[in-house]
Amino acid sequence: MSKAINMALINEKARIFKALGHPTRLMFVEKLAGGECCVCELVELAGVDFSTVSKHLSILKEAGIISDDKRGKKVFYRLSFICVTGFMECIETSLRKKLDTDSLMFV
Amino acid sequence: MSKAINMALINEKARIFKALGHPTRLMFVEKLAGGECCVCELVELAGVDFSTVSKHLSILKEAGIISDDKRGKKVFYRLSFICVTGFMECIETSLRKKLDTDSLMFV
DNA sequence: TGCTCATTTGGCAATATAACCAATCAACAA
DNA sequence: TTGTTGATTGGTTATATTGCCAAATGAGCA
Repeated sequence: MSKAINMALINEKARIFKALGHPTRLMFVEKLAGGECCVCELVELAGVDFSTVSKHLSILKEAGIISDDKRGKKVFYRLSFICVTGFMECIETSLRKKLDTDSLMFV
Repeated sequence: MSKAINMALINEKARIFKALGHPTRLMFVEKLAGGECCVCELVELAGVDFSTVSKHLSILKEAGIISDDKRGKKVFYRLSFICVTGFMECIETSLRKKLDTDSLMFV
């Protein structure tokens, strides 16, 4: 493997980060880390339009972070990218350390 | 700790992901993971304008991912967010698995 | 002081993203 | 078949991002 930069790989990785780089989508990922749920639940969680939720989900799916499964009239999504969980914990720990004087503490 | 969603925390996390969600910035982070370097080196690496590089760096800095250090006429940046490295390795592993039939292999 | 070099900032145009509404689709029920 | 529910797609508008150029800044040197 040469030292040359693999742009295809970089782009793919950036796409994953970009997909996670929106509060609503990140919220979905954290919710799905606790188990699959249907689109309707996520709509309620996010408090935005059905169409908006659907578009966010397709971005996460395109990036390979979640996968879907249609059962009956409902579509269920689940987390399919394990890496996220560990990273999220690490971020959370450093953020809490850094921000515990802020308004973050009355959660 | 209640189950209520901590939006401030979510937003902050999303900002980190968003900052990493651009090929050029991700390239910088990977480069800086191997040790600090000056803006001029990153300009050469990215092949874009000095001003563009500077703006990308300030986004990473705002997100708390990198920090800077002016020495003489040059400004040096270094990775200040350790979480990234482990996550990147995890992503890389799963991406390589998934994409090894693609054009990624003649790196 | 005045001059460079390395970097940042401001401004602009092109492009991308996000959210809404309306229309469509797919599965099931009546 | 027709209607209903859950979800996706298309279209539009507002906003954000990206990257360039030009101008400004700031540290060190003559």
